[in-house]
Amino acid sequence: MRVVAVVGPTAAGKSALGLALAKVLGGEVVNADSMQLYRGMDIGTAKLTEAEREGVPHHVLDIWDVTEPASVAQYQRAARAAIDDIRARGRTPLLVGGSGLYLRAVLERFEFPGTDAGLRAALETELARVGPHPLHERLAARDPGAAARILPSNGRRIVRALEVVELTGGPFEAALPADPVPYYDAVPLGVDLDTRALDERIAVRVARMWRQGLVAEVRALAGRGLREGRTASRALGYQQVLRYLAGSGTEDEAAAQTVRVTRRFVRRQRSWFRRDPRIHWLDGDATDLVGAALARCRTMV
RNA sequence: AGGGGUGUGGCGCAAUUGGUAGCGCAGCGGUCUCCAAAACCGCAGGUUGCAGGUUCGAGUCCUGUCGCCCCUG
Repeated sequence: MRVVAVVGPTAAGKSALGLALAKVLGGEVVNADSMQLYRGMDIGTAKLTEAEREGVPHHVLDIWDVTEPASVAQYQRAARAAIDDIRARGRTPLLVGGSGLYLRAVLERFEFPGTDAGLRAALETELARVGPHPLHERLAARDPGAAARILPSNGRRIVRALEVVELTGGPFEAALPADPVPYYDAVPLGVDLDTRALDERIAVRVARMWRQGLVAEVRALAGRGLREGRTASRALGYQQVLRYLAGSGTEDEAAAQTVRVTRRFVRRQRSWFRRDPRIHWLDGDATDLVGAALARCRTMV
């Protein structure tokens, strides 16, 4: 069974298509959305409810507490385990989500060199104290290749590269490969809409999130440590509501901000997917979207 | 009606004693091997309300005019 991947920007209709395909193909969904990995982050991540899943099993959802920092490596293991299990049972895995790095980590041969909490903390403390440039110079001395690829202003990536260099003793070779080596035999389907329509859909979706109680959800999660969660606290919508709850700005401003940052996020998602020529793009507004997707799945077989 | 203030890119604002008009937000594009809904980088956009005048040179000074704001009556 090939893996069918449903990718694309937020709000284009990936979840619905993934669900529909799962029903027709006799498949199960594996999540590829970095924020749906968090327990309790439901409304703001547009996670399908139990009822909305219509009996189709969904995997790799709700695996982290909001206080835990995200780990792509951990996600990679969980997603691959789920996919392997689905295939072993003779069913079709549908990898659905919009997190570019996460998708590639599963579908391609990606090996993450590991991490060390103590070392990482030390480097981050140093970054906060001296800024990115001195660290970049150090990286240049130890691993010129990596330093050349990472801008001197990007503290976060410099820290990661230094961590890997110190941990492995070797260079920070890991980089997005020019010719990706597939890990699974996959059918990558992209769903998108024209920008105008998608922007409108985002506004509608954010308004709905507010009606459904996003503010209450965030408040509850704040009580469980959301503010301290490195990754979760930055999720679109959550970040804005947290700021509002902290007394900065009005609720309406938080909602408007959420719409804006989500639109901006869409642009970045597209820049990630756009350069992958293997993705077969489908119009999310097409009347027979599912049919078109199925046709593509069949021609690929 | 009189007095005062203000008018700068879509929005909010800056521009030493007059000297090539900048910034934030929004917009557009890009990078990407464990914080990735993150982090970082780049681009575009203004004949400074309008018309005159002074000056080598005016967003900055003067006159007029239009719009908006405040105060007084």
